[in-house]
Amino acid sequence: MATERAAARKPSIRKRNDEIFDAAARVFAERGYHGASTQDIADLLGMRQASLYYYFSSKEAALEEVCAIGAAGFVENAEEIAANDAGPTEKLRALASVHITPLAERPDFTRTFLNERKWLPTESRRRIGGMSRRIEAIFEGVIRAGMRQGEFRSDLNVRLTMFGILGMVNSVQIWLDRANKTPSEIAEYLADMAVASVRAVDPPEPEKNI
Amino acid sequence: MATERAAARKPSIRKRNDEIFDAAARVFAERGYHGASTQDIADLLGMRQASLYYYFSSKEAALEEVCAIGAAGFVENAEEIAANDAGPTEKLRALASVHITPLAERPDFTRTFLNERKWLPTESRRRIGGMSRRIEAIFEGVIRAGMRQGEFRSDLNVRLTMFGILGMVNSVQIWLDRANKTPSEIAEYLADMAVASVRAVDPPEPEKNI
DNA sequence: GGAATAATCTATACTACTATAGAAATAGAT
DNA sequence: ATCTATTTCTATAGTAGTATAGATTATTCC
Repeated sequence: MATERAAARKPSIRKRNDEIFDAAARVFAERGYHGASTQDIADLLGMRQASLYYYFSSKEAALEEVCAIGAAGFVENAEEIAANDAGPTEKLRALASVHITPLAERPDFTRTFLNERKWLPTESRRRIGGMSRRIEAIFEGVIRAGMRQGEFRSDLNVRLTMFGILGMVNSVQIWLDRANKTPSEIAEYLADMAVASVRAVDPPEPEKNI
Repeated sequence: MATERAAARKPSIRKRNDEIFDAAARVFAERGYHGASTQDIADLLGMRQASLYYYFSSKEAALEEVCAIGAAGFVENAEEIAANDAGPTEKLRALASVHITPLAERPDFTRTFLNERKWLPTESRRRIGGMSRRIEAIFEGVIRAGMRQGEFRSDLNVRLTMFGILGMVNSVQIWLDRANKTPSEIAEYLADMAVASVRAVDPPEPEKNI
């Protein structure tokens, strides 16, 4: 039993910490960073407002932490897909599709990342911004590959295409609740739209072996 | 001269009023509704904070006014296109394209409408929400028409398609400054993406006369 | 030029929010 | 059983924000 307790200690600390930031994420997502008070977060946890400062040093620090968790959800998924050996069409489809998952599963963190990171002070905004640029770069890489390999139209503007597709999939956070579709239905549908918007019009020469 | 003054009076009142709401829009767009103080607005105008209340009855009322102006820019453009007699493909292209115009020309108002209207109290949020739904309905109407007439794929989900395309064009407000393209280049490009994402794959039978 | 209207000002009540300091309570380790 | 580290608490300083009341200045009209 002593060993069990010992084993449980670290995870339990971890767990309380998670509860704090879950609550912060929820309040930030629902009321916006400036509309959220540390009192709101404390209320959700049933603790005193001042006690929160045991877990973070400032409201801004809490925002950065929540944003970092939110961004990580996107980055990890995207990195994994970028690394596999599927073709550009399938990679783009997968990128767009898995981008929906964090939006559906951790909406408080991802919405805070997407909508509230702009209120971070310069330093932390730069750190979080780096994760955004990583995601953008992965999309751009796949688009470029698709053009090179002839699966996508050759007259695409890589940057605008990336912005357009990311804008489309990110918008899910706004209307997910009104769509009356499951997250995976939405993911598949938007992934198809993304692919349709870039694919070459003339038949893409299936499986070229040189 | 008396007549000139008289003629100038109403417009001048109008003008000052516009300055007030221009400043409010700017501050709301830059700092977010909750991050914006009436003091910030007054500073921009070089007037005292309390004097603003001569022009609006509360900060919330100012937000509703700014949002209404922002939404109107979208609605008017969309209504006009919906009413003309172009085909669905051209209508969708035009809808997506002109949607960019207000985002580029009145960014403070449109960004406030898009990002801050959610903080309005229930009553005014409903009023502004009506304008959003009008825009959505116009997009849906054109998508439906395109399916009916065979220009668009017949397996589209009207609602998801509308959400996807609107999400894409609305996202311009976030990245316009980073795109290094003119608003009209962006407008044309995204309009093409939108059309590409819905067009029928098999040749769309040009000009059917029955 | 003087009355009436419009626009802005001063002063302030009231409320709310962040963050710090230090005390109290809780729980784990020996 | 007690020591120690962790966690939460009370109390509060300090700041900032919205909105109202009523005085004051500027403008228009005759």
